[in-house]
Amino acid sequence: MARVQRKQRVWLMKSEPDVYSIEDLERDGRTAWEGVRNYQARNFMRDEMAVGDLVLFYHSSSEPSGVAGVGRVASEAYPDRTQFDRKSEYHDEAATKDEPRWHLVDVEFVERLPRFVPLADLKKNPALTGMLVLQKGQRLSVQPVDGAHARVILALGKAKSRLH
DNA sequence: GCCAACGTTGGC
DNA sequence: GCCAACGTTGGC
Repeated sequence: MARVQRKQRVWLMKSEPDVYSIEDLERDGRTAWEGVRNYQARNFMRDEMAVGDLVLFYHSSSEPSGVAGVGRVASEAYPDRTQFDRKSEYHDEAATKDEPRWHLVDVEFVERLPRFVPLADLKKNPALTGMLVLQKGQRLSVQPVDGAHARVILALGKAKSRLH
């Protein structure tokens, strides 16, 4: 069966480094992106991500916040197991195995940025005007990033990874 | 710790 | 279907 050719997309995924940081991903190599409980963020993972898409790993609620590294989408979407786990803070009693409500993808480690790119630097860069993450009140934890914006950020962080 | 912005819930 | 109340996110 022929595969549909598909351009690599780029996503920004937020995580509080106290909870799960780029260092944790480096150690683990790969992780299930558990705990997303926002429909729009879920829809991006479930409906739009493809294996091989690039991920900008963003540290939120930290000092400073900003892009810390790069990952890659490593699986198709599948149900988030924590929704079924009564002991989990992410438990959702409305979710059933037959009708799971929350889906996730695996993300694998690519690299830590040699230079962390703080939010303040994103804000003051004219080439990044219009980025979702810079918009006031915007708090989606999974969001698409323009390829052009991603290239600028990777350059700011002096990443080895490249978009192709 | 504050609070603006936003998403969700539930009464009506 | 409206919308007030509430909970959460996340920068500052």
